Amino acid sequence: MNHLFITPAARLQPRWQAAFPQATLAAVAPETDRLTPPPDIIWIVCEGEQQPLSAPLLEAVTRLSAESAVVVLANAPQQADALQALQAGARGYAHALSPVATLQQIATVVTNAGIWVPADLMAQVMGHTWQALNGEQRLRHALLDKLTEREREVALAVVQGASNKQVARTLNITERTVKAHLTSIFHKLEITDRMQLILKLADRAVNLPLGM
Amino acid sequence: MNHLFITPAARLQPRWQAAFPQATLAAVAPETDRLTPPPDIIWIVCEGEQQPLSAPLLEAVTRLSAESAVVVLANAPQQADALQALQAGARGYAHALSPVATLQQIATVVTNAGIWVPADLMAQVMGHTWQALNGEQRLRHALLDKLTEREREVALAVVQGASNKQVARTLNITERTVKAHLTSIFHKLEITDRMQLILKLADRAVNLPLGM
DNA sequence: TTGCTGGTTGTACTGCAGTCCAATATTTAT
DNA sequence: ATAAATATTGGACTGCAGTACAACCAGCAA
Repeated sequence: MNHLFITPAARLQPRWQAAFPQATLAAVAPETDRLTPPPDIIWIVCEGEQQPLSAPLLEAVTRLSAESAVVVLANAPQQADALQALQAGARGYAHALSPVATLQQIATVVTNAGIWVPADLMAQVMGHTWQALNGEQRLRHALLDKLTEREREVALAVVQGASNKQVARTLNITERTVKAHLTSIFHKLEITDRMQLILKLADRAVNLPLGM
Repeated sequence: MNHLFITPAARLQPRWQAAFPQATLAAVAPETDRLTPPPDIIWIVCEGEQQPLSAPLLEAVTRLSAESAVVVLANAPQQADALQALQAGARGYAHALSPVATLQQIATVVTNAGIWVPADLMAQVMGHTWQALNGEQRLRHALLDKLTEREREVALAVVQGASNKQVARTLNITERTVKAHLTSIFHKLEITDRMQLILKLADRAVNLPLGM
């Protein structure tokens, strides 16, 4: 197994040395075609505190991940960085101070077509999708189930931004009929206008908290 | 290493026996405090076809995951079930017929504070979160950045369903002024009315494809 | 048969949304 | 210092949204 550590530090950390005795070291990311043979795993170490994953490092991940499995080691792990790294092609993201056993574990997983992700990130991401897939979608279904077939068609059209006239044309009915259906919809869902309908179905709380 | 399999079956499958010769078996989930010491890994086996992850099993996952690492093995794996299991605290989810090597691999990952997730689920989930965190949120920011401070305030209020009159009251300006800001907003974002504003900012494509 | 639900349409009315044409004051950039 | 951008408001106008009050028809259950 062929390991290459990329880090500005002068020497390999004892931890890494212990995990992979035959590991080599480089100060900066080398050209891809210079590596013959390409290492099995390239470990890229982020030292920074604020912005661990700098642009050049991200670029290195993208470039190197074509030939080798890339794992990013961060001194100050951040979930946003992890996602960015994985998006760029990294096969793993972990704390730089992970114990030897974990490092070896990561190596095994990564070389076996696996992806190694920190548990907390995984939990958050999983929770997120679970919410997205179930929470909101089930809510929407519960609401739509209160409506008749025709009302559902009208509601779905309106929720996509259609005007009464447009809905009328696509459903081949009068604008007046569309209004009738809408009035019924509003009553059933206990709302007052199409804007609230959009906010209920297209919903998802317009949150701009930024960052994760 | 201490393994406990929970399954309605009378005996351990040969596969499991081979992977963990010292594994024990239980028909139902035991009380947590009866287990001294708690097993390192508890494998919960789902036999059902339609609804593999029944409510009592989920409850067992939640309860047992406090003491031991819990891995759910499904005869008919489903992504929704996997999400639910992980949400409940499971540390892994895999096919019940996974080969011996994989089972052992799972055991190692799970005992090293890792989480084992099927590759396809991982791919879908990662893509989803990335979209949610970057794609849309950055889009929203890009849009909001085109607006002036005051316009942003108006836009954010409108996007939450406020009428012009309401916005006027909360910002202490005339309804006429709100209209002026809105006209400017519409031009800048190249839209025609407040509904499209909601769909652009609250966005997220009202998709009801159902199922995963 | 009768009653109920769902789908359809009509007329008339109220009110909000959005635009056009201005106008004024403040701030910022050149 | 002059121009440009931003914030503010007025009046008048068009048009869509939504409601009230009704009416007709088809299918279905009691």
